Amino acid sequence: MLTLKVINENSEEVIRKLAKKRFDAEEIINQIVALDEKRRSAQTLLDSQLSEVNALSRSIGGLMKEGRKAEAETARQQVTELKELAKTNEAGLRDAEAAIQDLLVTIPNLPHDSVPEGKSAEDNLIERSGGNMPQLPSDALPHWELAKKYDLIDFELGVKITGAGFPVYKAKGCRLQRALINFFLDNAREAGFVEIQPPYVVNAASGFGTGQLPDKEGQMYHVGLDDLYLIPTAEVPVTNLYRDVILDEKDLPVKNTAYSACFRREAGSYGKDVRGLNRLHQFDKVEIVCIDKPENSYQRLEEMVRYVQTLVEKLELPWRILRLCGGDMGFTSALTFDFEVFSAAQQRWLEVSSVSNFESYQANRLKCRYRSEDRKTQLCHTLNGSALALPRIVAALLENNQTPGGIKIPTALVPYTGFEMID
RNA sequence: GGAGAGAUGCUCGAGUGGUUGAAGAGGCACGCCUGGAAAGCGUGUAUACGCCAAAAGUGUAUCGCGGGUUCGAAUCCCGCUCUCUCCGCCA
Repeated sequence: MLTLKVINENSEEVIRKLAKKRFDAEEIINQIVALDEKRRSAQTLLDSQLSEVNALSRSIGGLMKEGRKAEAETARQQVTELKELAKTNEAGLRDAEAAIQDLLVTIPNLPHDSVPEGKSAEDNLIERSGGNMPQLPSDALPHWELAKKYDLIDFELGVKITGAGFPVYKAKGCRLQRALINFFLDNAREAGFVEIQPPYVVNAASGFGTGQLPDKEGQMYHVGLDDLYLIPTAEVPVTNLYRDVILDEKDLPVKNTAYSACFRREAGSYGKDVRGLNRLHQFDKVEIVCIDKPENSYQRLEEMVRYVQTLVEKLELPWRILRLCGGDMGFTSALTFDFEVFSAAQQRWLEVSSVSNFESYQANRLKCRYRSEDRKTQLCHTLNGSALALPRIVAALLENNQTPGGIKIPTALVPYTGFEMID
């Protein structure tokens, strides 16, 4: 969430920038500014009341010792009266704080100046692209047919034991999954990311820290008995490692990577978008997370984007990078680049990665700060990206590499799969 | 799951009602000392919010978390969470 400081000191700028995200902030910002004035005056009053209470209370001890009972009794009564006043005042203060908090969490992050105007995915800018478009025969099969033909993935079995969106991988399908996971993790390690194996369920505080709660709880699976949430991405547990932490400047940048299964309820999707591997309730992903000083975060973002690019290149997939427009960006992001690969039999671009700089928006929720050399603490910037999500990569690999003799595995992946062809 | 013990600052550790944001030790930073280092000596070393134009300063809150008793709580009471020990179960 945005800091009160930014909202108070630059309210005009905040309103102007949020318009790019198609968010009309004027009324809500004015409410917050007014509430904050109320909060501050209540705080000032409360502090002085409590200060007096403390002084009187201390004096009572002395008076009692000296046997000045009547004076002690007077002081005691004064304290009682003051505390009564302080109590109502404090209630007002807490109300104002809670109201501010409730409003703050409804305001999205400010988009970076380089974010293009636009209202939907059609307005995203193609940053750059690469790879060769495969030329498939007209009878080329979509990946769900290929998965069946070579017995790699069984969607019906998944429906039987769990439900739609929970595929069962089999034989070489499993080995391809494990190969991709290891391929991604090894590449990440070589690029300087330290691997984490996080829990797959998190508590509510973690969900709040990365922004899934309070608004998007419907998108996560909830384990009611224990009040825990299945993670929608490893971003949640990994970023929350740094919740309520003050890092030393010398610890920055933090660069972590983690493989995890990801669970998303994705209520409301249907049709061809969800066919086969295109959209699942459970899928595998390797995530990269960075935490850095504000002045370095955009350089870090560029580095992460370059890194993800090397992955799609090694996998020999046709790719493109989109700079998301204001209307298509996530709630918590300041700047997002999406990676898409072309799935040749479906004739569609599929999103396989999203790399974002959240600036201090997540860090403010997380209270993730760092101490600079002059002993000052300030909020870090957090970034993350998929590197990569498996299902759509698998879809594109199967479709683009199909031949009459089977599906050809990209050279870079063969050491991981242990086979060159799926046949 | 059952029984017991505990949770204090960067770390260890004292503290059972009255200037205790918190003794003492260690660590760390800076200074002095030294040819250099060690030792020694000195100083400093939490976070959040408020007041102040800002710094300096100052007020408030915080001794796992939340509530209560009291004029006053790290200290007493209640609830919760977590950790440790023993037992049970178990990949």
